[in-house]
Amino acid sequence: MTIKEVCEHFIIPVDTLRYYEKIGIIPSVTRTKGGQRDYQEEDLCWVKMAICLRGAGFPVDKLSEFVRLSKEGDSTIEERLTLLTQRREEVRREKEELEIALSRLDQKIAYYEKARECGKSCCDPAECSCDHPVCSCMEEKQRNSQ
Amino acid sequence: MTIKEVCEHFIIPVDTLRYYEKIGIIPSVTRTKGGQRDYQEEDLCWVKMAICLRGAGFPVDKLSEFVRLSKEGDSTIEERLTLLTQRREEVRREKEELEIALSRLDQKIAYYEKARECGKSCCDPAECSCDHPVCSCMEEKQRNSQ
DNA sequence: CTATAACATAGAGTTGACTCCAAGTCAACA
DNA sequence: TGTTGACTTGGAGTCAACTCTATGTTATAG
Repeated sequence: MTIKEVCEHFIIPVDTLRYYEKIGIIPSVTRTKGGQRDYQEEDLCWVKMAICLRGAGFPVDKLSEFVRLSKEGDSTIEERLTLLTQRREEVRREKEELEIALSRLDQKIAYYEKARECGKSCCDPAECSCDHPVCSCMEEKQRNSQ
Repeated sequence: MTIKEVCEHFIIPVDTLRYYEKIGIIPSVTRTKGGQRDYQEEDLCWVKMAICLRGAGFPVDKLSEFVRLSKEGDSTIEERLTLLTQRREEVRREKEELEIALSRLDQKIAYYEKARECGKSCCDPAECSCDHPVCSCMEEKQRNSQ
């Protein structure tokens, strides 16, 4: 399989695939006599793994570490597991942060929807329109209006 | 309030605050005769808003647009609402992506935990250890072993 | 009055993950 | 055999969001 075919299959730019090989996320791919890449089954498996783990947000340096360990064999299973669980923790934390972001946005949107109805902001954003914990003026206004 | 005090209060680097002002995320801050920043209540409100929305993942260019609109007044409430809801949609999509990433990691970790018990990988990761949809060899092996 | 700390600016450097470019080589077909 | 088109490489460029550096000014404590 040529690089173009592989990239079409995985819907990934050609440059990216070469870059992954350059930095060791994909081990050296089989070549033709002429020096062009000719992906075999095994090469494709490494490509799949790289795409999978990058898609799970693995940074490239950790990923090339993971690949290095994978090539070393079964003695590194524990270390690879560690990398995976570390990443899982990170993802969980990122998810929590997004949830916080979402609730801030929800609050702010709710505020603006109310403002739209009034035709004017009930609390001028130039003065303060932040629902961030450190910014309490909006909450104060809301408390006062209750 | 000096820049240092503000930064200590919000737990943010001094350079970042100056940078925010430079790119217009924070409108020009009140200065002393000597030209040094002396944050007033209103300045602090803009700082709060910037930190809040950056924390919600707003990119700086959208944020400076948001600030520009905020300064323009109530006639821009609709536009600001659009920016906020757009960002909310992005955050929702990002959250979904993280959920997919998490399930991939869970699968991969489960696989490695099994491998650790066996003392060897049941399916050599060098050959293929990816649970990505496009990679079915692991699933095949599992089906075969049932 | 002076030493020192904190401040100011413009602009350069950093980071991660690509993405593009130039200049050359290989492959397929008429 | 020639001419496309796809491939090769090393290295430069890009992007966002800072972060740092150099050089100079202001404020404050002794």
